[in-house]
Formats: sequence, C-alpha cells, structure tokens
Amino acid sequence: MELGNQQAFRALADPSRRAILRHLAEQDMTIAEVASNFEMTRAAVKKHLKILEEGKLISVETRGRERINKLEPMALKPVSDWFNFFNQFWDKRLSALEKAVDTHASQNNKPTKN
Amino acid sequence: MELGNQQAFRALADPSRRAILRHLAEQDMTIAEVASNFEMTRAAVKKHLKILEEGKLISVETRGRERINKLEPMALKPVSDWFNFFNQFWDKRLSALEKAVDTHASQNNKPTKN
DNA sequence: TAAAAGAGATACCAAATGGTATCATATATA
DNA sequence: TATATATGATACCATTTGGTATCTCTTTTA
Repeated sequence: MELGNQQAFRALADPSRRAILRHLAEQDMTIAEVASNFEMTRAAVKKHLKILEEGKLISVETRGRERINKLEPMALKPVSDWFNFFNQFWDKRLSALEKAVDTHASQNNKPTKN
Repeated sequence: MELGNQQAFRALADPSRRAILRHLAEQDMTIAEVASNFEMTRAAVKKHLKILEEGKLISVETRGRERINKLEPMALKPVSDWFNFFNQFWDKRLSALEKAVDTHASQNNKPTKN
C-alpha cells in the first residue's frame, strides 16, 4: 500500500543528499567529483550515494574504474505525487488548472492570480 | 539558503508520521485519538507529533486538558516547491501551465494533454 | 473532594545514521 | 611493469532515532 516509496523519502531527509541531487541535476558525476563539492570524505559521499541509489533517485554506470552517478528524476515523481494529496488544502489553483486542461475547459473560472 | 525547510523534510522521512498527517487531514485529533490509529504507545505518538510540530507541519491547540493537533498544510508547500525544481526533468507540462497563468498568457501555447 | 482522564517529563534501550580512518582491489598510465 | 587513480570494504565512533516504561501534573467529573 505504502504510497510514495519509503526509501526515497528517507534519502531526501538529509540535506547533503538533497544537495547532491541538485549537483547531479547539472551533470553526471563520479564519486570523487561529487565529493569535491562537499567538505566530507569521499567515503561519506559514497554512503550518501548508496542511499540515494537505494531510493532509486540516482543510477550508477560503471565506466572503467569510474562510477558515473546519474540523476533519475522520475523517481521523484511518486514522492511529489504524495504531496499532491494535500493540494486540496493549500492550493486549489493548480489542481483546478490541471482539471481545466485535462477537460479542455475554457478560462471562465480563471483562478485568482498569486 | 537551505531550500524547503529541513525540519519538514526530516519529519516526512518517517512513514508513521506521514500516516499521521493523512489522518489529521481527515480531522483534528487529540494525541490519544491519533494514537488509537496506531499500534504504538501514546508516548511514541507524542514524539512523532513533536517532530511534526517542529517541522511546522501541524499546530497544537491546548483545550482544557486536551491537545488538539491540527494539520498545517501550508508547511508542505515549500517542500513541494523543492520538488518543482525537478519538474524540468520529468514533467514540463505543469511548470509551463504555472507560467501561463502567472503571465495571463492565452491558451495559444497549450501544453500537450497528458 | 476524590478519582479518572489526558497529557508532560524522564530515563532508558536497541538500532540506525552520518561520519572518519584504514586497507584492499581494480584500472589507467608513465 | 611499476605507480598513480578511482573506488570498494571494513571497522569503528558519537549522535540521533524510534520505541517503551514509569512517574508527575493538570483538568474533568462522579
């Protein structure tokens, strides 16, 4: 039943790991390259990468002696979807919009700006 | 700098706490009421509620000897916004829509359905 | 007012977490 | 081939985490 992938939620709980994801959004990186952006040992970074991998938030491609870490953005979608449950509470605007687009409704019930 | 509220991310990392939020989305509850939905002691639930409160995901109103726990859905927005950074990778549709609404653009560049 | 109910506060515990240091292995490269 | 590079694998450590049990405090209520 468990919505949204627990391992992904867990991986996202740590600020260093979220920062790593932002870096990997820019470009694929080896472990050492990722580590160069942090004041942590390479071993610590590798642990974070492992947890990100367990959450399927990144994938790893071995190339020679290097491991290329690559963002897997689709894995974030189920997590993001978990939040959408709460859209009903904090922002009816977007969900109304989605519905409008999906049904090709006109802009009569235009949401209030901002 | 820290985007998206670390305390909220931390609070959301635990499945029990996410379940509590879903329950509180239905209705406000006392600690005992929340606890009745779980196979945990009331003390354990109270700890979870404390962490949710630290992440500002819930607020607490003391009423007599009871503490009414109430969902604060707005606190989820910054977290959800953090994910929107990654929209560019997995879903250009919604972000395009947001922009269209914010700028009052017409439906000329209507995003592809689904 | 005495008893029950709801919650707060500690103290404690096992396991997970985030980190380091060290040694081993595999792969390029001079 | 010898050496430097990139990573893997352990072992270890302090702190946090998720949980229980117990005792106290406050507020209802019989």
